[in-house]
Amino acid sequence: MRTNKSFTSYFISLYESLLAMYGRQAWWPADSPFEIMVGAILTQNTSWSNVEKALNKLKQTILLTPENVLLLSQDELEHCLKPAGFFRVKTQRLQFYCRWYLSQGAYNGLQQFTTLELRELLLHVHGIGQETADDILLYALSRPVFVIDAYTRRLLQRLQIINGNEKYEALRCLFENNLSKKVDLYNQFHALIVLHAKQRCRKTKPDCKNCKLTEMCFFTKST
DNA sequence: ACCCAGGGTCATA
DNA sequence: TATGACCATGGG
Repeated sequence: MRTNKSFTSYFISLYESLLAMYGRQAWWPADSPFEIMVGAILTQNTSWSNVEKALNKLKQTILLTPENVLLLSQDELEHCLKPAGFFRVKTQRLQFYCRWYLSQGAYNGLQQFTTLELRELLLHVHGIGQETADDILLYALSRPVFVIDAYTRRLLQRLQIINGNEKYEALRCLFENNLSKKVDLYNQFHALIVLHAKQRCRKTKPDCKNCKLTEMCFFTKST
C-alpha cells in the first residue's frame, strides 16, 4: 500500500471528480431504515435488480416491519426472497436479524450505542459480516462508517493505491483516517463509486473512449 | 453455455 | 491465517 502521500487530498479530488461527473446520489433507495437493513442482507453477492424483486414481493405481502417479517412462515418468507437468490440462507439471516433488532428495541433502541459498539453488536449477528454491518451503520443508522465493497477495492487497485490483498479493516481505516467523519461524505462517495463502476466499461476494452477518467475505468472483474 | 452480481459461514490445513 | 465449497436466482 502506498504510504508516502497525503491521501486526504487525493481522496477529496477523487470524490469531487466523481461528484462532478454524476452529481449527488439518492442512496440508499428505501422507504424506511428497516427496508435498508433488509436490502443490505438481501444484496449479499447479489445484483440489486434481483434484490428489488424480492423487496417488492415482501412489500406486497406485508407492511415491512421486523414484527411482520417474523409473522411469516418459513415457506412464505422463502417464497418472497426467492428472486434474490440464496433464498434459504437469506431467510434464516433475515429472521435472525429481525429477532436481534427487536430484542435491542429496534431503531430507537440502537441510538444509545456508540458507532463502535453498534458495529461489534452487528458483527455478532449470524449472517451479518463487515460489509453488511457497515451498510446498515451508514445507510440505515446514519453513522460515519465507510463501506468497502468489491467495487471500492477494485477501484483502489486500479488506481494502484493498494495491491489487492489488504484486509477489509485496513481499507476502511484508509478512508476514515483520511477523510472527515461525515455521514453525507461517506454516503455519497460510496454511492458514486458503485455508480461509476456500473455505468462504465463493463463490457468494453481497456482503451474505451467513453470513459473520461480512463484511470478509473472498470472493464473486467480482474483487471 | 458461460460469467457474474453492492458476501458470509463453515470445514480444512 | 488462508484457501475452497457452498448457498441460488436472473441478466448480459
